[in-house]
Amino acid sequence: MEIGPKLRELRIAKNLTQEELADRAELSKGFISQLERDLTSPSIATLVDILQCLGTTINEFFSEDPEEQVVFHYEDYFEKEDTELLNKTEWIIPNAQKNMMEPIRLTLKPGGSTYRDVPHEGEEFGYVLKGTVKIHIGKKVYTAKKGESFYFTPHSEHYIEAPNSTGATIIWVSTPPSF
DNA sequence: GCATGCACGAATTGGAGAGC
DNA sequence: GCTCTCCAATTCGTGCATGC
Repeated sequence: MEIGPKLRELRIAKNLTQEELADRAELSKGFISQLERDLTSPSIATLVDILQCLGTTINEFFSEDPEEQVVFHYEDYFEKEDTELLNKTEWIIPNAQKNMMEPIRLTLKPGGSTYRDVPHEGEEFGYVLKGTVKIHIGKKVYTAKKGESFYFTPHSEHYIEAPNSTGATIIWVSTPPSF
């Protein structure tokens, strides 16, 4: 990556000469000149000093400022249907495993269920959009119907099922173990 | 495995000089 | 005179070999 032109741009924006910047960063003016022409590369410590003098941080300096996707559309979704367990999982935020939250829309056919998840770190939250679900956490069973929500820490084996009479659709948000 | 010494390259300095 | 570039010299960091 060429940092020289970017450094020069920042220095000029601050109305500083190479000598003034060198004084502030406790470096030589010759070295600043070489840096701006990409004839040499600074150590991390030196770059941090220079950027401090230019009123910025190393994070901002190297940030490419990518456009963050905020709104996700149906075509962004990834879905998987399990004909054995009678459920359909839609990852409504793609690649969310790397985020702090992993939201999915889960549709359970009558008598359908999720797979039995082993205990893990993190937290689980759900909101029932349609129907009724039974939440199995260890040996306990909780019921939540349309408009209700549930929240638990998955320290025991857990899964969700829909009664034989009705199916259900829920929004399910879990946090990965690393969080 | 750890400490020491050595060699080498990269980082940095600071004076000299060129261009405007 | 100010700003910038060039370049030789110095300092620093790292990898490698050697000995304990």
